[in-house]
This record gives sequence, C-alpha cells and structure tokens, in this order.
Amino acid sequence: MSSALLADLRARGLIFQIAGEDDLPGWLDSGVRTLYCGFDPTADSLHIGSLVPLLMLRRFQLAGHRPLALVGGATGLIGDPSFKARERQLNTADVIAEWVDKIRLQVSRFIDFDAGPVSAEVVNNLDWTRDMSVLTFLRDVGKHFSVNAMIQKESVKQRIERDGSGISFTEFTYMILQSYDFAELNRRYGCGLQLGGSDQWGNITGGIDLTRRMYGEQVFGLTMPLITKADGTKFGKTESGTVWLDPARTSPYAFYQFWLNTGDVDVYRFLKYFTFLPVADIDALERADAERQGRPEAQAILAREVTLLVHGEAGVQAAQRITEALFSGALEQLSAGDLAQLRQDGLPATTLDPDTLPSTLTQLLTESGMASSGKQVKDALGRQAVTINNRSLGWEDNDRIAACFNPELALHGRYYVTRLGKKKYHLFELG
RNA sequence: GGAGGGGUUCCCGAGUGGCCAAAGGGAUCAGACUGUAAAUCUGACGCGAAAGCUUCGGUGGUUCGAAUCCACCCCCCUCCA
Repeated sequence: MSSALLADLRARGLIFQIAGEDDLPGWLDSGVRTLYCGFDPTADSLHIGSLVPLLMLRRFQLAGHRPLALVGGATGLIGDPSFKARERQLNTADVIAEWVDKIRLQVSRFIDFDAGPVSAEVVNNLDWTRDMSVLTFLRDVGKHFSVNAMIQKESVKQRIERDGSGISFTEFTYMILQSYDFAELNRRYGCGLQLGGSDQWGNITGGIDLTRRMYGEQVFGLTMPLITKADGTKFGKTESGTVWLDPARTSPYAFYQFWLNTGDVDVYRFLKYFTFLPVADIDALERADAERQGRPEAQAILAREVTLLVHGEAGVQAAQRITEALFSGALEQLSAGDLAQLRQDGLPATTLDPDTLPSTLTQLLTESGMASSGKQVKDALGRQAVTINNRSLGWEDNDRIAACFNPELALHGRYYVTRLGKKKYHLFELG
C-alpha cells in the first residue's frame, strides 16, 4: 500500500530526493509509520509555498501513516540560512510565540487529529530546546557535528564562499537545531521520516546522521521539488505580493483568482502537486483540453480544488460568486444583496463619504489600494482602462470625480463596481 | 588592531563634478492580440493632477552646481594579526 504511495508521489513529480531510498518502501509497507515536516514561523501566516509539504503530510496520512506537524518555535528564533542570500533579521521571542500560535491553527486544517492510530499531532520544538543548557547542547549534540562537514553543505556554501555576505554563528547553528528535532522526535514518537522542500536536504540529512549517532536508528528523508513556473518567474507571488493561506491576508476570492490565472504550461503539473485528483484523471483532462478549441478547463478545476482545501466549500462559493459576477460583466443583474455579499466575501471595497471625496481619481484609486501610484492610474485612464459600473473613463475624468460617482450612476443607489485594467476590481459604496 | 574591496531607485547592475530622477537587464503595471493564458509588440515604471518636491549608507564640508570631490561616522565582505 505504501509503495503505492511512493509510486503515486513519483508520478506527481513530488519526489526530489530520498535519503535511504532502498529501505524506505519496505519500512513504509511494514506498518503505521510516524513522519514529520517542520514549518518555521517567519510570519503570522503560512503562504502557498508551504502548501506542498502540508498536503504531503495529508497524503501520507491518507496512506495510513501518522503525520506530525512541527511548528518551529525554536528554529524560528534562529532563522534558516539554507540557500538564503543574506542573514535575516531576528524577531523577538514574543512575536515568534504569537506566530507559532497562528501557524499551529493553520497547519491543523490539513491533517486529521481524530484518526485512531494515524491521528496527527502538532509539536513545537521549543518544548525540547527551551530548557536545554548551552553546555548540554554543545556536549551532547554539538559534538556529533563536524564543522568541516557543515561548511561543505551546499545550502550554506554560498554564504561561506560568496563575497558580500557572510553567515553568523547563529544561523550556522540552525542545522544542528533542526537535526536535533529529528533525533528528538525519533526518541519521543518513533518518528522515522522527515519531509521538506528540496532546500531542506542538508538539514534533513543532518538529522538523519544525528539520529543514527545518538540512538543508532536508521531514519529517512524525502524532499519535494521547488515549485517553479515555466516562464522562470517566482511561483507564489502576484502584483499584490505573497499569496497567503490566511483569508485575512489573501481573501478566498484573490486566492481563487491566483490559481485561475495559472498558465497552460504549468497547470497540469500544479494539479498534480496541489490536488488529490488521481494522476490518470489529470492526464485525461490534459488530453481533453488539448483537443478543445480555446480556453482549457484545467485552471478552473485547479482553482476550485485548492481553494476548497484551504478555504473550504464556503470559500469556494464566495470566490466563484464574485468571479462570475465581475467577469461576466453583467453588473446590472446583481441585486443589492449580491453586492453587499461580494463585499463580505472578500472583494476589495471602500466606503465613500460623498462630502469628503478626494479631488482626483488618481488619489482615490491609489488610496483605496487599486493602484500603487497615481502614475499607474494616469496611464490606465489614458488608455480607457478604468471603468465604473462598466462606464469607461478617460484622463479628462480625473478631476471630475463627483460626476463619476454621481448617485444616479450608482447601482442600487449606492454601489460602484470599479475596474482598473482587466482584472483589478474594487467596490465603492456610498456611506 | 592592520591592509584591501564595497554600500546607487523593488532586485541585479552602470554611472566617477553639470547633458542624472540617474544607462541596461529583470520584476511589476497598463494597452493591442487572446482564453481573466503563453509568446510578441507598445507605453509606464521615486512622489505629485500640475507647479513642483524628495533620492544614490549617514552627517557635515568644498563648489555657481555633487551619486560623483573632501572629512568624519555607520554597516558589509576578503585577507592578515
């Protein structure tokens, strides 16, 4: 059964490297195994970069194993230098503790805590490092590490060799801390497999070595590939920044839109990475899309599936409702209730006070967050790329803001659906 | 502590007294073409509606004029002790 899991993961392209490759299938097949993946609190929310590992834990759980999600209350205090170009700024312990709590909750929605012998658990590495003394650490843990080997690790090599940026002892030590996590989880839970992104290879093998040295146990490591886009730009970023899992940071609508905008070249690969749809189905979809004229179906399925995983059915409903209303262009068909709902569902919105309107559109649209500078608005206006309730505006309308928001033009007397470019929507509502 | 190299607009990276709001590339935004795609082409890209205002690690100084010269300071890197 578990060998089947590995085969599926391989078919999905989710396996980058395996440590202990020959013995891993047998180990997995011979019973319920405990595995873990760590998530460091570098912000108060995870972003979609953590999605692959989170779903990975779930894949293992569905295959009959027990996942541990480690939240790095301790490692988050230090900062992982792996493949980072420069030293990072430390955050205070209070801040990290706060983030740990939030991330613990976030992580929890992806794994099942009530699944009998394979029930998941969230652990925090601060629990076993907080009270450890420096001397104990140096004597019992540090002694197992060779600095000669550590500086050879690819993940820190650049930092050690490269001109213009070095590495502090603090960050250099990160690997030892994470390695100790693996050993400790092995001791406490019998945990025998660590998952991580491909950038974690060095840290994972460090943990494997330490576990062997401290407890004589053979443990395994598995890394997932870095998610890339075919055009070479960074995955997981949009014009408005990182795509977060927290709906307060990235609304389900924005989240849905992110996936809907996936390029054709990437979408089938992403379906394999980010959904639980069978590989055969995804391949069939790809063939069907190839024969179809025009727009493929894959993006809509991807957007639906991933939004469902992260934001639930209600999130999908909201996202689709907004998408349909806006992109069909049939604004006049929306009832007042629909518009109020859109706002509640996460469509960016601003309440306008007719008496204190700014004097220009550039100002209003910048302040509302639709554009990052007046120049952009100016450019868009000059190209007829701004519309209010489907009425196109030009540069000459910039200072005729009262006319643009004339109550007679409002939907249901108070709503203005404003669009900048093809995809950026904002709802203005008279207060 | 000593010697050397370096800190430029989101990123990389030119610029070494005026023609510099600062080349070029990337990223980003908008338009055309489309399928809310890709590729391509076009425009924008410090802030500002404009007048104009504020930038080149920091603070002072030289000069009619400084990212460019000088002084001091801060930070980073390399080598030596």
